[in-house]
Amino acid sequence: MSTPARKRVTTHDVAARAGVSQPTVSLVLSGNPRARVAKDTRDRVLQAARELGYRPNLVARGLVQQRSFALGIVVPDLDNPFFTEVVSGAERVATEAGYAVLLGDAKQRSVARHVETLRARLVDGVILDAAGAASLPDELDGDLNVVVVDEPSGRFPGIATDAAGAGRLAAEHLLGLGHRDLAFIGPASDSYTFRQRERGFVQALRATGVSLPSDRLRRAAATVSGGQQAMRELLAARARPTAIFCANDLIALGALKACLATGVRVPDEMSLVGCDDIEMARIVTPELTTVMVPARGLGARAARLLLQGIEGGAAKPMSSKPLPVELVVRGTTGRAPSA
Amino acid sequence: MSTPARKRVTTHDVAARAGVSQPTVSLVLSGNPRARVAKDTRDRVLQAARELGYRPNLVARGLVQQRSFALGIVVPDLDNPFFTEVVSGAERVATEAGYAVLLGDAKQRSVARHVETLRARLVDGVILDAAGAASLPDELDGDLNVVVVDEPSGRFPGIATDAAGAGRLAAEHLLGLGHRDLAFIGPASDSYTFRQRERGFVQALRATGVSLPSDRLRRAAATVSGGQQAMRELLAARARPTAIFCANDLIALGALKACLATGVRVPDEMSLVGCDDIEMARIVTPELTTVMVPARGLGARAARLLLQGIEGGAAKPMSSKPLPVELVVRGTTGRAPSA
DNA sequence: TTGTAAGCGTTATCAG
DNA sequence: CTGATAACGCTTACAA
Repeated sequence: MSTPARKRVTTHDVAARAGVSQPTVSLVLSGNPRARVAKDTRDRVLQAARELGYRPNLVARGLVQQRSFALGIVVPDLDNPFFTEVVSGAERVATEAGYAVLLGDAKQRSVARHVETLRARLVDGVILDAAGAASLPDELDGDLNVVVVDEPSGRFPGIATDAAGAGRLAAEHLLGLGHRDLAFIGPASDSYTFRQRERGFVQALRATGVSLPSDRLRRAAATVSGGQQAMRELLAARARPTAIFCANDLIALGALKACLATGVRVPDEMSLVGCDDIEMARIVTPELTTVMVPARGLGARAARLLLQGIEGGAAKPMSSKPLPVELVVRGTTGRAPSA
Repeated sequence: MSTPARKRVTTHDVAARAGVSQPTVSLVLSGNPRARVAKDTRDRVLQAARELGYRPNLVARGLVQQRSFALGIVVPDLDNPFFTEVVSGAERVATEAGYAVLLGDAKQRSVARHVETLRARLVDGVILDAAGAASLPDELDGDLNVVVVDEPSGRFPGIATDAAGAGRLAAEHLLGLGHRDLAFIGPASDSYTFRQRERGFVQALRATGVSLPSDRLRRAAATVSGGQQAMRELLAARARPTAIFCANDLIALGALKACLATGVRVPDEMSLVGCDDIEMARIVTPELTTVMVPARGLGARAARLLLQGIEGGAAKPMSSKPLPVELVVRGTTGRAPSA
């Protein structure tokens, strides 16, 4: 019997009840700070709104303001835990700031198409990975707020990580443990991040006079099975390395799996270092030594950067300097076998 | 110099260019099948639209149609891989159907608040977990399209899994391997799914005349560390079980970790069965024996159910019968020690 | 300080 | 078959 209002209540309804005009209601309710409204009327409006259970219609607001108070985030692969962490971080700051998050996975539909529908929905900005950003037509360069995660981009502001530093940390750690027979497993992708991780690793080795023969540089998909496969090849070779840096944790976990399957003792016979520090790194036994890349922080920072570009108005957001990475020593690395 | 149109082109612009009225443009471009438009004018409109690079404004459409062609999905915890898989599945079918996905994590903001802003955005429907759905005020029962994942709900249609069956499968598997000293680790939560998994397990045991003493029923948070902790307690007891069913994979992975850390050989001394079959189950060594729950399928089915409720119009969507689960035998289970 | 008028870009309802 | 005309619910000038 107490069916209050089957139809949505609008600012008109509130206005009628409060005995004021509809725009006045809007003025009060939109929280506009510079809304100079008499305290008396404001109170009447607020009370009427409460009584009627008024809920603003963000779509209507979006139409007039030409924005939706929503951020889009399109990731290359939702199944990659690294990206789900990025999403998680971005979601947090977005919702805290009162923005909604529109999620897209580029596995099904191209980034460009995702971005197109996001624009049709008047999102205020979009978070993309570098490859996704690169695939965008340049028409919308000025038109759309874009922030790129994990790699610097000339076109858009972004928030990256110290990828070369990650490689360097891994190298220094392994060298410090006495390893000289080293290897690297990583994708052949043109991804800046992976390339830099590799380069940082190789250069740090070289700086110490340790070289990486080409057969110690294995190409593999950045997945568990990729790492597994590459590790098997490495183990089959006549001379095995004693330590390996993997371009990301998934690869390293695959490598670890291959070792354990073959009876190669980790870390006694083989040391393994991953990169990213996804949750899984702490679940395997032994726990994976890795270079922590703050994925959630990346997502959070990206969202903040975007919001700043949106709300800051004037000052265009700048790519801040790369987020620092950090070596996390766990159970897959140990001293080099005394041979 | 070829800056085409700094301002968004609207149906008006297209109309002007095509020499027709604006509503005619809408008629043509909205793809309305029952739009009876002369082929000639239709072509003119389409061409004008193409030339101007017209992009529909979904927000404007949303305002007039009182819907946004978007689905909301609010999960209790984006960091739980089970839910990210659900999200992934839902995202796929939603975008395939031309719907956007608004993502919310209930860790920061309550489900009710998430749903409130989703409604303000005129989402066409919302996917929730059972606990989230239960927390909703009943005012909007008729008002909002809700689908519940993973647990049946009296209030809303949903798509569940055969949770009791999962427990039964685990029990039968372990009994078949000759185990009689069994244990269960699971949360004390009032979650229907967890309760049913436990119940299915216990009842299947009882049916075979095997009982589960109360000290073999450990309560633990449904996380890795929860499982780890519970396993440690179980190992510390005077008489150890020979096999354990864990309410989900995270717990099982924690249990496995505790075993490996203590030098308890899996599966020789201890058999472990998880539930869900998240990716991580295949990454650890030995690989986790588990009961596969189609998380991605759950998300996909939920989205389809929602779309059906939205577009079907007439026929209210029904909760279909629980999705079947499946035992996946891997490396953490083996024959009971001959004692 | 508040009300009036206009308009955001669509779709929907009608005449013609 | 097509063109006016009117919403949709809100924000933003501008007047009063």
